[in-house]
Amino acid sequence: MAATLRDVARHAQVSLRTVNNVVSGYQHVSEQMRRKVQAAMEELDYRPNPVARTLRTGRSGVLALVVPEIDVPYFAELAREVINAADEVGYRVIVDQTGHDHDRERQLLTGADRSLLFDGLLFSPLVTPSELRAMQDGPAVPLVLLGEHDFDGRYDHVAIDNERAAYDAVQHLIGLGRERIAAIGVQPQETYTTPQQRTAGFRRAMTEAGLAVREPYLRAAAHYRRAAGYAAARDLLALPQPPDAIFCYADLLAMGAVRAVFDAGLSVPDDVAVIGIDDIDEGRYSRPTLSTVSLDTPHIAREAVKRVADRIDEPGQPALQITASHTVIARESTGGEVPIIHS
Amino acid sequence: MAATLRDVARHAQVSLRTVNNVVSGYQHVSEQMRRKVQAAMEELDYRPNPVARTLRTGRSGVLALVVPEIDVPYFAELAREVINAADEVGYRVIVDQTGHDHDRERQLLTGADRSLLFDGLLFSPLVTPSELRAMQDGPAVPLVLLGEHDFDGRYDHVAIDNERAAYDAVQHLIGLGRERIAAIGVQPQETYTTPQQRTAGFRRAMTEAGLAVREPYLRAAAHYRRAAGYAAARDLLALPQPPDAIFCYADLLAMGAVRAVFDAGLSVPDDVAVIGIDDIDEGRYSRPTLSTVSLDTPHIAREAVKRVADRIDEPGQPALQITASHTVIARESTGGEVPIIHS
DNA sequence: TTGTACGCGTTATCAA
DNA sequence: TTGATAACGCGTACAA
Repeated sequence: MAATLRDVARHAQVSLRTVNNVVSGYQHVSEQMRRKVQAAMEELDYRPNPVARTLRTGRSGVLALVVPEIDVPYFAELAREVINAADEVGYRVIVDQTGHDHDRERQLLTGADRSLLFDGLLFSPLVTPSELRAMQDGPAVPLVLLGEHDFDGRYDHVAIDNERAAYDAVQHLIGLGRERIAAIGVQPQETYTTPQQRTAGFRRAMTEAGLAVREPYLRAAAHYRRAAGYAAARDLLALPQPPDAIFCYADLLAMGAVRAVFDAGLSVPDDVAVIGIDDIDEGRYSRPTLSTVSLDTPHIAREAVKRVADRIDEPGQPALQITASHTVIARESTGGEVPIIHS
Repeated sequence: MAATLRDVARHAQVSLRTVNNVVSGYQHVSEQMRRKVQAAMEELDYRPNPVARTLRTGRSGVLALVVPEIDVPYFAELAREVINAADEVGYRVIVDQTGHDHDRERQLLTGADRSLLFDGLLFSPLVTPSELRAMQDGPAVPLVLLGEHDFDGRYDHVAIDNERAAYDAVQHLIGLGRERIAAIGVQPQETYTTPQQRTAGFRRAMTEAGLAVREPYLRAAAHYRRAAGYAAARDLLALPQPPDAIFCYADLLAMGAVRAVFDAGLSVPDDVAVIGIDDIDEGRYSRPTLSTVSLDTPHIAREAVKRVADRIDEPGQPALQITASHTVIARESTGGEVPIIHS
């Protein structure tokens, strides 16, 4: 069915090598040859077989982006930016979803799953640091971690300063005069570093302001989706002394929390101010619009892609820790200015 | 670096064939041999090379899902379901994003882009029917269309009845007593079939109810994102006689439209009722919660995956047109019951 | 039951 | 500048 190099060579009455020279844009080919070969390729509708090429060269030109859940808006937006960034440097991206499956994550990292092929891995993990640390052989392919930060410097990563981001968010709430501040998204297990860092930032901001951190105000979330934010906020509001502000570790949690406040007959931000992290598009149109910590995801994506690409070309490089900037954006959910929505 | 079949054979002092028999789970291998080989594989940390395997067998076990924009929630939710459905039948999924690029779409369909490899294609297209129809050679790999419907039956597709879905949505608005009903998402060009079908359903519902379709009420949308919905609704509300209901061709448009109504100092649903299509999670938590037409995306995903898988195994089959069911869900944005949000 | 040899479609080496 | 040929790693027909 599909024409091969050999077919073209036969058809054009030249050697296989010559055809390949034309395909690969080799310099020293006579104009006459080139034309003859191109005519044959045209006629046979020749397309290089990427699998054979990959087998031979060991390069596929594909990066894998691995996220827990692709339908969580932040990950979807990240995927969009990664695809764009990769496109700029000549890579294609395949997106994979682990579904919070630690085994699946480990498989990808160790290369145990080689059903898919890629030259490098962009990994937004749930996997525990301890598991990553236990991977003494190192990852099977060049690896860049997204989001997670504190892996004793063994792997490349690009992330924001999570402790600082949380600190800044909480300070914004404190600046509003709020004192009973709760947090949603805390992870009691030590398996996740990002939530821990955010909790640390939360505690520091509270302590520095001389405010008490009440343990019942620290709520876990089974996952970072609206339903979990809703449930946690509902529980918070049912406390004898409900909070007057909630810091959510993800915008999606915040969206659920806002709805829960409303369903309890209260107002955001008058009764309860809410702030999240991620700056997803949804928060720019919701009622109220959502205050948040913005991450400059395009920048993160570009840095991460550049980093794997570099490492693919030069494997020996020492691990790099890239910290992306963040900005607190005050919108209606903390009584900020009504933003101008551009059409 | 990575061990090959041959390495394992040498190490275990057996033939290559025997190793392969063990790897592929062949029945007739003596227990002794198997153990010896497995020990060698363990020791050398052998992993089959999927590229070589694919080159040899012509099968990669990978399906490609192609969507215009992965960070549009409906596509992200679709991707999630497709990945899950594919997993159940032993396929992996790569997600690709065309970014509204018709050339890119054509490349994928015709196989001009063979930089990525997959056994089958799930395609949620923007490509014009005429372009698809012009593809006389047929697609390069088994293909299932998602969403688009009216392609003279040459290709498999699975979609809802778009005309009927629109009809049902508009009838719901009419049942509320609304009479000045607008639509957002109309595509004036004839390049997209889905919007056209929805417009047809809109017109039929209006006509059957004896209501006038006012042309200024039919608004285009450059893309199906919040910003476009916001802009279109803002323009509608600026008309001398603004609508009292808006039917949006996508939930995301509706989210933008709702915000525009609010920013105009009006209320949803009291002044303007709003309904969308897609039933994305966002609409279950927004204020107001969003009335919509729900699509049973998991079912669509399963059917589509099953269809490509079938066609991969048996290429000759006639094209199948699968119509998925839809349901109008009345929520707050059309004055429906306040839904119970389950935690 | 196990071993040998060839081919999948490229790219790369070595001569000519 | 071009031609012949080996190799990438695996799967399988055929033989033993």
